[in-house]
Amino acid sequence: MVRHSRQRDAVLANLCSRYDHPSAEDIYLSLKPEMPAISLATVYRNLAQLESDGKIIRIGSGGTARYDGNISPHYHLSCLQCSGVVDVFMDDDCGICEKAAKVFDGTIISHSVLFTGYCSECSKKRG
Amino acid sequence: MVRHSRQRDAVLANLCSRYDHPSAEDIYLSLKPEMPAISLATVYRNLAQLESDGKIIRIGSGGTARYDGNISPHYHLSCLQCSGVVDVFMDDDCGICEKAAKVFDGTIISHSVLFTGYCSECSKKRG
DNA sequence: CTCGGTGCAAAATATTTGCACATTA
DNA sequence: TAATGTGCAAATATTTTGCACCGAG
Repeated sequence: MVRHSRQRDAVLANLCSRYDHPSAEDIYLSLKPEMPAISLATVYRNLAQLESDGKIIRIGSGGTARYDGNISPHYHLSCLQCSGVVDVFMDDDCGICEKAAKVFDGTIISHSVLFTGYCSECSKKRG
Repeated sequence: MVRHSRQRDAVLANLCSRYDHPSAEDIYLSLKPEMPAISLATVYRNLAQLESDGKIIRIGSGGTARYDGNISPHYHLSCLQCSGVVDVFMDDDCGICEKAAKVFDGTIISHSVLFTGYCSECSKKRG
């Protein structure tokens, strides 16, 4: 049985209100002012819970895990210059799961795509 | 200037000879018998070097990084049951980079796809 | 000979866990 | 009140770094 908790609500609300795909620590630091007693362990525990409930997405962008409160299907790009992760929305996902299902001898449930390159701002700076 | 080293050759050879997408420590343990003095730090340093040389691929499958010596374009699936990572070869990548380039206001260099589901063996076991 | 590479140990990160206490249903 | 959640500190990974020595070119 999953109960309500102020901390979990706060973690989810914080994540859904921002678009920078924060790490657990980013969220922790962001919540600290309004909730001084919250601990990093609680943030980790709640992120894991929310993820397994399908309410948030974990982006395994290499080292530190980052999270996304937007669970509508979309992809991400990890910027080689600023190390940020930005959204890539595609109207058409190319039916990639269906195509993979035809050639893969197992069960495909979902997929994630991580592009590598430069985000809009860094792209402009680089000319 | 990059020099030759027995250790780097061994790391690359080990990675290319297996298809289980090992972690740095897996490789370290696998090399230990034939090269008792090798250190885990050296494996990490060489994996980073080989990756930036484009000779191997790092798979950010969540927590621990895993590596792949097969640099031909292909995708991966992370098995929810056995936690293994297996290859998913697709003849047609759906032109996903091109499609993304049309809607994304930045620069896309490459992409990786990680499917989630059950590998062939675990799929069969689950019926 | 001169740098890059290595091994080792220690440091830096990132995440998880045990436990006593607080909180929710 | 029964069970889940929390805070704190300690334990676990996981990966990186400083440094003296080794080895390839």
